[in-house]
Amino acid sequence: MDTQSLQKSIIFRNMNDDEIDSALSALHAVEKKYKKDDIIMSAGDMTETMGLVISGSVTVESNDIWGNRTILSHVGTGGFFAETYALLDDEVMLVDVRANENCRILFFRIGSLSKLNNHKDIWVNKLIFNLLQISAHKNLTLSLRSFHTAPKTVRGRIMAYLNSVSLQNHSAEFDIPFNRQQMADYLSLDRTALSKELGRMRNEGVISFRKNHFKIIE
Amino acid sequence: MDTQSLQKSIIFRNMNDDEIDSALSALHAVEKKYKKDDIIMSAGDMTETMGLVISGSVTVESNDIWGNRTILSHVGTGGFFAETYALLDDEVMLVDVRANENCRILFFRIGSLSKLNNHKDIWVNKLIFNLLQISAHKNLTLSLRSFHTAPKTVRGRIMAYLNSVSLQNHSAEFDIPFNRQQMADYLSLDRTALSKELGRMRNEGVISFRKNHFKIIE
DNA sequence: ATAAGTCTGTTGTTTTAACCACGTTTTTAA
DNA sequence: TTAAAAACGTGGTTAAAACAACAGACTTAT
Repeated sequence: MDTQSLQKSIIFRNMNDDEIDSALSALHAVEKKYKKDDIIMSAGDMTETMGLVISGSVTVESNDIWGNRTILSHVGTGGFFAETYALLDDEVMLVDVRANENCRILFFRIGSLSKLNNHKDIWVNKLIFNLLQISAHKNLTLSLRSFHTAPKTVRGRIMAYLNSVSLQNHSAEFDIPFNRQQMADYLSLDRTALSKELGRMRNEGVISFRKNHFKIIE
Repeated sequence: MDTQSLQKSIIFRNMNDDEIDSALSALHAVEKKYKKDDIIMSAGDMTETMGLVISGSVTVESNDIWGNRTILSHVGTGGFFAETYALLDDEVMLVDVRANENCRILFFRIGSLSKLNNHKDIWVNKLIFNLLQISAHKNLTLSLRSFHTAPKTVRGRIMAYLNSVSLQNHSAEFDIPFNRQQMADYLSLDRTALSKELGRMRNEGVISFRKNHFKIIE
């Protein structure tokens, strides 16, 4: 991955080429490729590295022993994952990270950041500030899911979610990054119950959709 | 609030008295008092300040127009709130912060941190690093609630939650920071359904409890 | 082009949680 | 100390979601 495009990533925001180079080597940046449905990190792991999605996308999910999946978030190209666990020592991952499609990931070893951090190297300070932005944004993402799953009815959750995506896209017509099963797993719903309600909403003229493309009517 | 006890707070970890003083004045630290059930911050607000709970506790919650409440987290003494919204410009709060009991709050204006942050002042760099820890921990807290609310059954949620608290306390016997209604609002359940299931579990000998004191049996 | 596999929607059944009403206990304040 | 208010639990009813089984549409690879 070239410095050119890395400079655009939030994690290196406000850093010059030299600083980025320092960071890349100090953080042992490595790129890896994954195929759709590969598990990138597993619950139970302890990780010192965080991931940046260079191409493709991943999902962060929890899978219990009965095969129930809960999708906590979808991380698209340019997004980050596992930064929380990498930053905090001794925290065991509670989630799996799965390749949602073929993807390339750039890993950074930020677990040792507290050792690097003597508060003198400017690039370290800049990096930490950027990580803070990333972490804060991740907070919003996690809160958002709580809002999407807060309503007790199937329709309430669908509306909360679609409305939210619509606002983000500044449009009543948009794609969602999930298929039906994933959408159900994100909203903590049964897939068939979700399909049923979506059908009802279409009949009532509230929404229209085809696959993962949705339109909110009126 | 004296520097003595502030030094123990995570937000000033690894900072000496002078640095803490610089921080306190640069961040316009102010203490305020609230009575039980006072609204400290409201959904829709934009805030530049974050809060540190000096005494008492607060809840972070979402209240919809139909009067449904969802409790996202309980913040005890020594804990922080609103740091995410204070850090990120232009983000409107989606939640209310409410005094769970009479409490004292120390506010820090961290919204202007990016302006202060020239990467030269050591105290700023230390502070940012500490904020990163706080933010990462908040991430864990938010994820945790997703695990507690992931099960579709009342019992599943109760178990997920109690189990989690039990692990944190390293004991099968513990207090929870919620009354029944709050516990229901945290787990996204109807209060009476929660009471019913708790009763059933007590009959089955799985747990025992009295008010907010619980014990997991076996 | 075809076959296998995946994804989505439909119908019907069963389970379960929300909702409502009320009684009891506990807490608070006068 | 007592009255009022708040918190908690219980039973019954109803509405809704989970679950199961299946059919059709779409996708993928050969």
